[in-house]
Amino acid sequence: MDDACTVNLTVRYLTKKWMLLIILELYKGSAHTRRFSDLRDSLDGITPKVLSERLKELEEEGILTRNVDATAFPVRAEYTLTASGLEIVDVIREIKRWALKWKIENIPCGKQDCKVCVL
Amino acid sequence: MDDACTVNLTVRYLTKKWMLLIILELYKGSAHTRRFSDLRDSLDGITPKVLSERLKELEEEGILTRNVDATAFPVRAEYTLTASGLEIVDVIREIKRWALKWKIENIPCGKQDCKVCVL
DNA sequence: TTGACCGTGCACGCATCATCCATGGTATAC
DNA sequence: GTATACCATGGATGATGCGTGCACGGTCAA
Repeated sequence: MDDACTVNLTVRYLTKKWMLLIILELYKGSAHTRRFSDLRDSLDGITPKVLSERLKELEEEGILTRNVDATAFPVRAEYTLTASGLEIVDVIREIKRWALKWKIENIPCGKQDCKVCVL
Repeated sequence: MDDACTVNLTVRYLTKKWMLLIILELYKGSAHTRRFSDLRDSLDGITPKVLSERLKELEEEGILTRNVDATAFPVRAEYTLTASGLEIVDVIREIKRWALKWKIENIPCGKQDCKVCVL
């Protein structure tokens, strides 16, 4: 295993805590866009600090773009999945497919990560 | 996001450090089987302690089976992917496909995680 | 004026992981 | 027979990642 190989590196940051769940939340937003506080409220248990860090890392990797509307009331920061970010959802879909097949205790709950969710 | 949902839980342990890379190494072994010291040597940077912990977690999740040959010289512990474990490789394949498409600096290196690898 | 919301970033404490070492049993080297 | 190396595992101690709590500056509503 070569530390410089792209897939190895990709696994290392894509599997950082909250990464995939953040991408999934962005995917669920209209136009694949969500605001900071919206993400914070949707991802139960995430802290603003880590969310801020992760969004910055994802922007640096070209997985999302950050748009700040400074003219607005409280400043709005909006995050949108790029074309490459959209395709990471395929990875999450594969995880869901696996979980539904092998984790039979799964039940539909009407939320993002269940049988009836958008994936 | 419901903490009890299977996909959510699945993401949380599948994205723990070393998890996917361990599964990939097992997949590469003949009969999808590898010994402890073999895994330790292949996964550059992993510590024996964490490897031992991860293998235990993966066994508890039914992703691999553990076979100990106590009659052998130094005791051999062999780990083999189960049917469900084999299908997790599809997730890794999806990550590789994404990386090859969007991370153009990737180069073939003849090792597991490059264009010419087994995935 | 007061308070609430927004997105960030700091200081601090805990949980996870790395580093180093120890174990018991058996093979080979000398 | 003594020494040394390998094997898989687990404990003790540091380093790093992440959670907790708090504060900021700016603008709105009450």
